[in-house]
Amino acid sequence: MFIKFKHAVESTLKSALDTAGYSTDNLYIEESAHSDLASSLSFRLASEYKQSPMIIADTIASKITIPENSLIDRVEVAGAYINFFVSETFLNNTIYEIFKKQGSYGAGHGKGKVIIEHTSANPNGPLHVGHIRNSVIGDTLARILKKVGYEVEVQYYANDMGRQIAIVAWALDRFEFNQQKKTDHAIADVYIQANQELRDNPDLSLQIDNMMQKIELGDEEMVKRFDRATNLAIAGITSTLKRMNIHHDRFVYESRFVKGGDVADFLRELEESGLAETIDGALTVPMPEFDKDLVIRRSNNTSLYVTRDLAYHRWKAERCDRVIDVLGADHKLISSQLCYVLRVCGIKEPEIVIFEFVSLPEGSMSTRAGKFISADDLLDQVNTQALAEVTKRRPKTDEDFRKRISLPVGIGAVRYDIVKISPEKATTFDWESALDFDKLGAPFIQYSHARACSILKKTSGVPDSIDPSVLTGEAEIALVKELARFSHVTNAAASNLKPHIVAIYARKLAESFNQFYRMSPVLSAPDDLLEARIGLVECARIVLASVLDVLGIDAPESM
RNA sequence: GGGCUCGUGGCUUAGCCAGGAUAUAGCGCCGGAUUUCUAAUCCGGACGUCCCGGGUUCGAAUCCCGGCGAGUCCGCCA
Repeated sequence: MFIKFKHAVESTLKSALDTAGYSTDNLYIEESAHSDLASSLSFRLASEYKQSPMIIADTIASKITIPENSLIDRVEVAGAYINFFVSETFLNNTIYEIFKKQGSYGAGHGKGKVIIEHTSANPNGPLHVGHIRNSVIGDTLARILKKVGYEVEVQYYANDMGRQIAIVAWALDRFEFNQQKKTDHAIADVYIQANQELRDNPDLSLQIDNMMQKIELGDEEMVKRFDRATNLAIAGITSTLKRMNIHHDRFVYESRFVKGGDVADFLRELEESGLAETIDGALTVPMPEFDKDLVIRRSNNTSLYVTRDLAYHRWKAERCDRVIDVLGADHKLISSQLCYVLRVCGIKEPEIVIFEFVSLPEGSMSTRAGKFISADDLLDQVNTQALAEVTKRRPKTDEDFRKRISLPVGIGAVRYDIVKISPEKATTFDWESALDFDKLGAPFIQYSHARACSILKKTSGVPDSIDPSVLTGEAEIALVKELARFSHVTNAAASNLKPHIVAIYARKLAESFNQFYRMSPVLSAPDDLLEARIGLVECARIVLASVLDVLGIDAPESM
């Protein structure tokens, strides 16, 4: 409804501008603390028309006519600002729309198919607290895009033939594989040992080179060894992701682009078109925009990560309308080189979402060096802490209840803490903050939802529709206005690919609901207000559940 | 050395792309509200050179230039 209000403000302002004889290509409409929407365009017109901005604002405002039943209630001039306020119609329509659309309230006009790739961690160990920043951002984006109407396919691009996997495969023959451990953790153990060994005896790396050659040629024995390594790691990674409500529709193994000939085709086309040339025996794409050219085939004829990635991106581009990649900041250069090649080949480029690194207080993480905190460790500890928190707050409930509630509370807390931070901010992992349940995070939002459910459970039923016009309390109106912003937020998050704005909205919505809860008693409300307030609680419940769903966070009905 | 990103109260952070009204919120700190629809709540208070210096503008946290600091990348690794 907020979007419709904005459109109404735009057209109203535009026609007033025409009537007053001004013209501009930008209406400078912004959200404001002083009104529901404000325009500061009088300032801009002032120099052009050699008039005082206050006079311009007054002139424009005097030409504004608001039709009957408009979403705009009134217009006020404050200094040079023109302030617009929502009408009762706006508030009523918001409630009607939520009742009508229920869980699909907040959908947008996204059209077409999106392939979004996220996580895609190398299968050489478990996911760590850095990888899951990728997973949470990617999964939330996928949910946002679905919410606004896109058909979304989520992919994990699994590197099953790179040098690091060769090292894992080599390590599995050389070191003992711990059968007791979760498979991805056991893979990390042998991988770390292998890297130590390779550091101590650099000559051994010839064995790795040899394996790389064989896998490129499709040597059957070698394919088996690489597959075993990859599958053990991916199985563990998948189960960690499942714990966090994260699902991939498809795992795409990079080896398929070598086996299927896509890589060879792409290389041949690049060579024949003259876009790539052989330098020192290696096929290279000149990159005048960058400091450095890009090697796409080694002098020993093997392909590189970026070569396979090019084939993968062409494959994706042929299968959807938008390609989105969620990548760590270390991929900035290589991904822009990849885009450069795709661009000169006339292939649709991916939209790339970059997130900055998560480090430990003692420095950056490294799977190879064994310096990392695994996602499983984090989830275990957070769940333990969540159980303690539920026990502290609901001591009279049975253990079954406490365990059942602590799970979504813990997972929600982890997801929210990650997604609330803007991706371009580098972060340092901190146990104390990760295990802090007193701050305003997912549990705060889940709690608001549980409160709404609790009220509804005590009523004799939710009405099919209500008369919202009796909801005139300050907190009630503020809550309805917040509910009205939902689709505006999801659409903005989708078009800017910024999931954190949904997280911030969810917190604000929960705050609005809590204020309403405090100020407007529902069950003991006078008869003329009772039904309307129950209806408003139902609307809040619907939108709180929806926004939590978009964030991939479960919404318990009691906690 | 070059590229990219970040720098906002003690700590974490929104706003920056599309410049505007008292700079957002959380943690922590101080004080208040509970015979309740679940207090994982609500209300109030203290805490700021928006890294520094120039510039553009009627107006700069936001745009431009120059510094400083942090992270990251600059492999025929992935």
